[in-house]
Amino acid sequence: MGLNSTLQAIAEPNRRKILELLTKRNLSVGQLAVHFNITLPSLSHHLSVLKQADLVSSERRGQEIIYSINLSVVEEITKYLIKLFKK
Amino acid sequence: MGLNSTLQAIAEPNRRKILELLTKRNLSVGQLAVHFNITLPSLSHHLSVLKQADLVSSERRGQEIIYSINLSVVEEITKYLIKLFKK
DNA sequence: TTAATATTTAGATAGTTATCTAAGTATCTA
DNA sequence: TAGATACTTAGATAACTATCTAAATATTAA
Repeated sequence: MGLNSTLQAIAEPNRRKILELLTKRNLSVGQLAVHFNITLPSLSHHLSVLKQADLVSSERRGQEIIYSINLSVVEEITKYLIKLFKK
Repeated sequence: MGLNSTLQAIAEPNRRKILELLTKRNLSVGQLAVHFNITLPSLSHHLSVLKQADLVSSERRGQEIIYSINLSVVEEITKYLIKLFKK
């Protein structure tokens, strides 16, 4: 939902770490969880923020939910910044 | 002071607007103020956040304080994002 | 259909922050 | 040096958010 929610989303370190992990491969919530020292509900909250910002997508596979990064939106922010510093 | 404070700084719309205005020309606080509907102390607060993130610099000129954008730091964020979405 | 596994939702709380008014500091001018 | 102008700092408050525990939902397996 726009540049604002995107930038707000990536302003949080745990959420950036999620994105960095998802650049390597798609991961379930449980697979993500082992990399963090926060509870599952907290992780779920961050995933929800990233999802609302359209930075990630999710898909259920059996009991698990697999998250993947939406690189086109990352690219969008990048373009905004490039525009900013090229003026 | 690092990527985190930089991203936190640009996550706020008024602060992005400040940066956008400063890409066109260096401006005093008063000159910036006419573009916003917040009080001078609030604007000053945002400038302070941007300054701590090293996104802007300031220099006194008589009674005025002139702010300028620090593009090298904007470029740093951009590089981080490019790296992120190129993986 | 009951139990186990995986994840989300609800509700509470503590910490952060954007905003304001009031007061302070710095510079210039008369 | 007194007053005006430009800006910042201090202190208070309301809104937001990251976190937690407890409970709910969805899927699979026994």
